[in-house]
Amino acid sequence: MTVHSASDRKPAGGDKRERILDSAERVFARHGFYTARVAEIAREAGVADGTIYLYFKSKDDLLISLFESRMERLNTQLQEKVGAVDSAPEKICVFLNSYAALAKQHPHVAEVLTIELRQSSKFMKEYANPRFGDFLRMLARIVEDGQKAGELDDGIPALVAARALFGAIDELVLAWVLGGGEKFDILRAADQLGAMTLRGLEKRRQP
Amino acid sequence: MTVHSASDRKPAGGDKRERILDSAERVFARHGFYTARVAEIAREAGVADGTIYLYFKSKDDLLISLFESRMERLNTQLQEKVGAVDSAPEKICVFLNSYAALAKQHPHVAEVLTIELRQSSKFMKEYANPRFGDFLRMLARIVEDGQKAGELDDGIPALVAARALFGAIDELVLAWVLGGGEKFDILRAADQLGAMTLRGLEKRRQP
Amino acid sequence: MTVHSASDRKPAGGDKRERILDSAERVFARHGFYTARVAEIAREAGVADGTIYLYFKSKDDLLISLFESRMERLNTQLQEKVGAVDSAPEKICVFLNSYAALAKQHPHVAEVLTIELRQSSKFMKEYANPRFGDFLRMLARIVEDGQKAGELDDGIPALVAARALFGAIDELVLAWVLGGGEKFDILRAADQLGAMTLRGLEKRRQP
Amino acid sequence: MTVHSASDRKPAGGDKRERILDSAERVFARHGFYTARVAEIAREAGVADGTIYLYFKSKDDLLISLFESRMERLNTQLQEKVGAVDSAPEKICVFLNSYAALAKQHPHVAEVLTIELRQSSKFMKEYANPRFGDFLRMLARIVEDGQKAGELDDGIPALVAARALFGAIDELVLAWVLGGGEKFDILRAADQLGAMTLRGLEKRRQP
DNA sequence: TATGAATGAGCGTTCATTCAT
DNA sequence: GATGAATGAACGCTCATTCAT
Repeated sequence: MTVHSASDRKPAGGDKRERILDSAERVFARHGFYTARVAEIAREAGVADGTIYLYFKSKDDLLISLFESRMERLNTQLQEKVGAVDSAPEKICVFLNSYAALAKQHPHVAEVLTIELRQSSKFMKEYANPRFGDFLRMLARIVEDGQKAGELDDGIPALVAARALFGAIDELVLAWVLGGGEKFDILRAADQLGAMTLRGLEKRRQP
Repeated sequence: MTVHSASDRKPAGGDKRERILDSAERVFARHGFYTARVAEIAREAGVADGTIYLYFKSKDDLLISLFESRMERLNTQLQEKVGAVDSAPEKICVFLNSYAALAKQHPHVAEVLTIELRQSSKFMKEYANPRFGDFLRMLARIVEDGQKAGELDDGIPALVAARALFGAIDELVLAWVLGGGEKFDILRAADQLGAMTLRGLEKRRQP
Repeated sequence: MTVHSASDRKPAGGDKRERILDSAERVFARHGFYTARVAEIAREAGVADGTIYLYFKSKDDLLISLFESRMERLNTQLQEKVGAVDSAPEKICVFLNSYAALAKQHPHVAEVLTIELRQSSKFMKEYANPRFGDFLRMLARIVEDGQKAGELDDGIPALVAARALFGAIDELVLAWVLGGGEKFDILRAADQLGAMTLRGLEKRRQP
Repeated sequence: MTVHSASDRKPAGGDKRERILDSAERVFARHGFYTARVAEIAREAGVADGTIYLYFKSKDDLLISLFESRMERLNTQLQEKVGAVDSAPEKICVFLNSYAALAKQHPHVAEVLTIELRQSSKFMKEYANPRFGDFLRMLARIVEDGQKAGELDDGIPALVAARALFGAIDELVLAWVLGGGEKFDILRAADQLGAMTLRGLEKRRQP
């Protein structure tokens, strides 16, 4: 432990908000948004029902805030990993692998993001979901830069490639999560997806 | 009374069941499963609320039945299209393109399958979803056969490739549906995905 | 029992609405609008909680509907009584006496109308309360006609006199109701109010 | 520091109690008792929510205390005005006029007293409301003394006349307050009510 | 005294499901 | 079979009140 800083004085407030988010993460992963009970989130967070409404406007807002929080963390971590390598192909592999690794590390987050994100039209249509936009643009940017640098084929629009890549890795993560993490090795699958995507599934003719 | 054929046995009934499924398709697409009201489905189907329970055990059962019905149709149509070409690479392209074409033709179905299928753990965990298994196995079989025939690279397990491919095309369809079908051409995107998957995103160094 | 008429077939619908209104009348009188529980109204009406919402949009709507219903009946009955006499002074006496008599007959109604009508700004400000307007205009019309006919002094605007008269008799009814009907004779008080209003409280100096 | 008088003992406290009452007066007038939020009263008083409970036992107690405070002031002021004239008829006119004038001066008070006083049975039945009793007795005493002095007709019990008079002027004030003070002149109306009450609404037949 | 974050009991309302007709 | 009025369990949210600081 380090010396206590001023920010230790009122950890309660920030702490409580985090505890509620953590609890919501688990409960939404367990039951899904609609089936989840606010009372259960409160109980697991160790706060009263009403306390949740001191930090979040509504159950909807709680889910949205959870998205924002986790996507922000995800984006930061991916950005970091991806920034450590140079070529576009490498970046793509690192991206896929890191996404899988983070999902493996936080299976509840993966479950919520993967399932609830698509969830109801309510969130997909009425809520802009800016962090997911950032996420997709980050991936599209990698592809676009690689195309401009001549590293990647430009026969496919960067955003389409990014969407498809996300869909592919996300589906793998979903299958892994729903299988309880025991059906296959998600990290290896991510590598295999990277290889397939970059070098192609079709066997090259020519010896 | 005239001679009754098998399909004549429950003409009114069968008709009503279909009308309810059609209505559910639209309403689930419009509102999402949890936000959808059984009464609205009944109204649009032109039947009384209670009538729905003569054909389906519950709202859950209605969604499941809708899945079964639409996935069955989807599988049949894909099977047909895919059976018309010979090589694995061709089959994959046809598969992707047909999936996109069917989604374009039935956007409500696409919306329901894409969003609600992943929906709540309720359905992903408690309901086996056999038709979706058939769907995935069909795609995995194509890959597997191609690998055995030496047409496709076998560096990736067939089921992993199938999952990834499904995730990719499904995500493209989702983006297309949520964009109101106006953001891009889903058929072209499916072709681009096919090319990328088969030949690889990475630019080939010297032939 | 009489022979069943056609209207006996579905007495349930209209019957139920009336039963809910009757129950609301008692419960609102007993607890006041805000303290009254919808569940208690349902219980006393012999229906399920949800049934109330088949006939009324909300608890607010239930109170408003109760106002409309009872004021309408009140207006009709007053109109009838007042129409039976000719001169304005007589009409005023009959009006006051009938109002008191009806309150005596339906003390719950009197309590609700007298207390809850003024209740919260919610109803006095946001809800126009057209029947109460009718009520007041009926009384004002009596005064106005009497003034035009030279029967009544026109030193006071008819609407002001009507408001004051209503306030006076209503306050007497309120005191009577809150006293459990045992503190004094409300019918006699109504007569005394009539006499005072018409002939004046001030003792006439010798003619 | 200056010499402390008795009222200096709890200057902050007393000040805060008054500020809370003033705020409650406005907020209750604005929203009605039940719809009013304790937090809003605290905010407008410039104190913390909890502080209110240092001065008042509950929200109910706050309303009761407000009644007591305002009725006490009202009674004192009316007493003063009424004491300045001699005859019963004059006292009655002054009473009505002063009541109207005070309502005009403090419309929030008028609104709270007029509406909330009748409010819920909770207050009319469980709370004796001694100050209102004083108020009524003051008016009844005027009438009674006038009757004994031969100035007023004794065909109506003093308390009934007092109730009716209060109801009349109170209703006029209510109408005036709810009309935003713009529909008519409440002072003139009070005078007209005084004249009508004393000399009678009925036109005298020939002298 | 004063604060205001935290509490948790309480309730209006919804809606999937039932069943008498 | 078909209806749709009726049911009642369930839950998100509010807000008066408390109490550790």
